Amino acid sequence: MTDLLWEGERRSGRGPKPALSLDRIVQAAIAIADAEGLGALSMQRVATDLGAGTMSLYRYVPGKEELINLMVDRVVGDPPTLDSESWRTDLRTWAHASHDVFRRHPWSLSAVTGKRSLGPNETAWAESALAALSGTGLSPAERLKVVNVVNGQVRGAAQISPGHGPVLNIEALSRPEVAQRFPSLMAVLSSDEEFDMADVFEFGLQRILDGIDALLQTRS
Amino acid sequence: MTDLLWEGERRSGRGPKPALSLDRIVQAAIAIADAEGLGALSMQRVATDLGAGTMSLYRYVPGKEELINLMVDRVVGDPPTLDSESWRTDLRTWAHASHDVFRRHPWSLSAVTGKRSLGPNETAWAESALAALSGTGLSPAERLKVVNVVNGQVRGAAQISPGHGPVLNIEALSRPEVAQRFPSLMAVLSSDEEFDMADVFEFGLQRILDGIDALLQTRS
DNA sequence: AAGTTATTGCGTATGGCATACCCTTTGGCG
DNA sequence: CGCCAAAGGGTATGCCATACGCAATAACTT
Repeated sequence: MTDLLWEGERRSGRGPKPALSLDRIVQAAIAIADAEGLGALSMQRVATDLGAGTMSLYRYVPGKEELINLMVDRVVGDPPTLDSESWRTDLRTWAHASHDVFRRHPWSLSAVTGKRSLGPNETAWAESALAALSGTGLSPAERLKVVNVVNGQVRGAAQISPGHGPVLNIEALSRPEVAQRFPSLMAVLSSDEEFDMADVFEFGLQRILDGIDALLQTRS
Repeated sequence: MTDLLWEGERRSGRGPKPALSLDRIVQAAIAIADAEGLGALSMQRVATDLGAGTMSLYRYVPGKEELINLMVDRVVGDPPTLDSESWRTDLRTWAHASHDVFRRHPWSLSAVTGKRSLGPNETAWAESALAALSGTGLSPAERLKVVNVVNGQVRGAAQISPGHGPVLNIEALSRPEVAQRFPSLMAVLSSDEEFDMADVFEFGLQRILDGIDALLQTRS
């Protein structure tokens, strides 16, 4: 039944000594995805990197989908410790820590979109963000919604990070008859203002925290 | 040259009458993705549905990746008209319209994550959101950052929509020794409060708009 | 000590996939 | 009326996930 994610590897002593381990497989898979992206991840590739036959992997992992879930939960790791006594500081720490994960492992963003099962580490992250809001007087459902806004910002910022997100078609935009249809956009592009990606994230995060704060103010 | 997205179909009169068209192909592909998800989308499948040979598609589209870009830009369509005189109302309208697209075509969320090229429609959406902020006194870079926060919320909410996002492992969470590690989460799950998904989106959106408003207040 | 059996590694086979190549057919233009 | 650009699409290649089965292994049983 159930879940390698939650149960971990369980093998009873009978039979030959296993040459691999779930851990080694997951780690090798992560190394591939880190270096060459999810597109380069195949069972054959993982097996080759481990010096094993492709089908041997299936003695440890039921399939690729489950492997990716394991990779995500591994890469996500433990949530940061939040002990600042201030929900705002805690939530900010949480958001930055989560953002860091996506920056270090850009493939995880794609791995995390779509239907899938949450692992223990990811569940622990949810727990820690919710716990940070326990002193705020927000209702349980509100706390969840707050966590979701913050989480949206984390992923939103990760999604547009340079080299891993959408790019404007500069060639088309450089033709005047095209450019003229997007005046506000051109204004942004031609503004001299320096554009720091890290700041995109922090700016949005602060707006969100301000918005949450405003809600709390109306209640106190 | 380059981009079908921006140039559209161009074929010169010579040769046999084309049996298909870029439009019909994109539409058929969207129908498949809508009905069965991106996973069911293959060139062979699209061709079969159109009663054509697989390779014929390549007379119209350079490859699958470009096809998906075309699907996205088609599905995204024109941005809503924003004429309320209030940036807040406009941004809310924009956000809901965008959210609707993802609700109607859940596959588009995955299609939109990762490196890719923006089409004219998507660019027009960016333009329209930026234009809505023109009267606010925000700097060009700030306007872009604001749009990004809102966009993050749209996608964040779409990402957790039921049936298309992460699901908690209820089985694991129902074991006491596991549940006890996630007290705040359990509090949310066991709260009787009704939980409306549409409200997750609207709640977060309002917090964000409040936060933007707060910034504007400090400047006026 | 010998047999039993669960378990492992993994070769092979299957069926799907994107797409390169190339041949045949078509029909507007010269 | 013939030329040739462009369309249809069959075939081939090489990758992929994964089902199945077999031989080797080693703990447990007797």
